[in-house]
Amino acid sequence: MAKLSDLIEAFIKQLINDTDGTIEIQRNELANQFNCVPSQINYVIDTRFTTERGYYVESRRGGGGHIKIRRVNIEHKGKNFLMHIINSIGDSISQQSAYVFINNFVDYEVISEKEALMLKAATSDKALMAAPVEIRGYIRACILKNMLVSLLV
Amino acid sequence: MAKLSDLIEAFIKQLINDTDGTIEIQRNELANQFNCVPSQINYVIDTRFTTERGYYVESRRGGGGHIKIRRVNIEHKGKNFLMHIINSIGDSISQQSAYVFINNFVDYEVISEKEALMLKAATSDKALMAAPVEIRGYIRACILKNMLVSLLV
DNA sequence: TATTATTAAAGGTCAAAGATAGTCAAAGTA
DNA sequence: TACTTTGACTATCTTTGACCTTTAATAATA
Repeated sequence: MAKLSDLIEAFIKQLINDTDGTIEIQRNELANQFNCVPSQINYVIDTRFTTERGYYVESRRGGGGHIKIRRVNIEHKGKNFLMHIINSIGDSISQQSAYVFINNFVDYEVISEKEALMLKAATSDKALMAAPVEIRGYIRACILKNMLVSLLV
Repeated sequence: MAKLSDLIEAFIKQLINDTDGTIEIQRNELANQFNCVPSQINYVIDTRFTTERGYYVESRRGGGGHIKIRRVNIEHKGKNFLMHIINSIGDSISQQSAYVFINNFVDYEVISEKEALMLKAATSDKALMAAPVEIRGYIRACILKNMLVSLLV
């Protein structure tokens, strides 16, 4: 028996293919279709629809809540480059390293000056001041990847 | 009844667009149109048409009472407007509130869709996953302000 | 007529109930 | 060991309703 998570993954990918790259699902409904607990949907999303794999995920709780999954376009050569970078960023990264990446993107004309400014603003030590030093790098890496993927949308 | 509040919000915004920026509604009548309790109209107004988001709301009770919503005109002062918003953001903010702010910037054409997506990517719960829940709001507020300031450059 | 009391017609508040999604770690499996 | 499945508990957002306040219109009174 194929693993449930794989089936769910395939199902979601099919959905995305059937549309133009963006879908909106309801966690409970989907869990129901697959006869599994709702949190398994989170597991699938967390392990298969990551920024590293080129997906951008948003969600909302409460009445009318939903999970939105977008597959970004990585066909373009510049974009492909970004995808590689995203994959090469580890779980944690210093401000300095992040800035080096960002400056490189500008040099290679993958992003604009303005976008670079925004990226730096979001990943600076100053912006992350409220976070304990030990975890700043992790948060920064996550933010950086998320933003880069958003540029591919 | 999914996303009723969103429908009401959209309806009101449409009304505002159709006029010159000021509308006058009757709470009960509107609630009737949407088949909801009157207080839901308050909920929508309280969460989506606040001062910080660029709306000015007045109301009057009693016979002939009404709610007047005015969209603040910021055409001549995009940067001042941003500055004002930055100052109105507290030390901590939820993802939802941040997104409402961001969506409003787009409405007001203070930022582009692409910039909005970057802002959302950087301030989402997903991006801040690595941070303890208790301090996420603080980090988010800081990032948001920093990024907005970067847009002023 | 002018003033005051009453009533009806709005809108406001707040908290409980409902509807989703997220987290985390234990248990299961390959 | 690494990945998957479960479920109890948590966080967030929306909907609903009971009760409160304000104001205009009207009736009653001096």
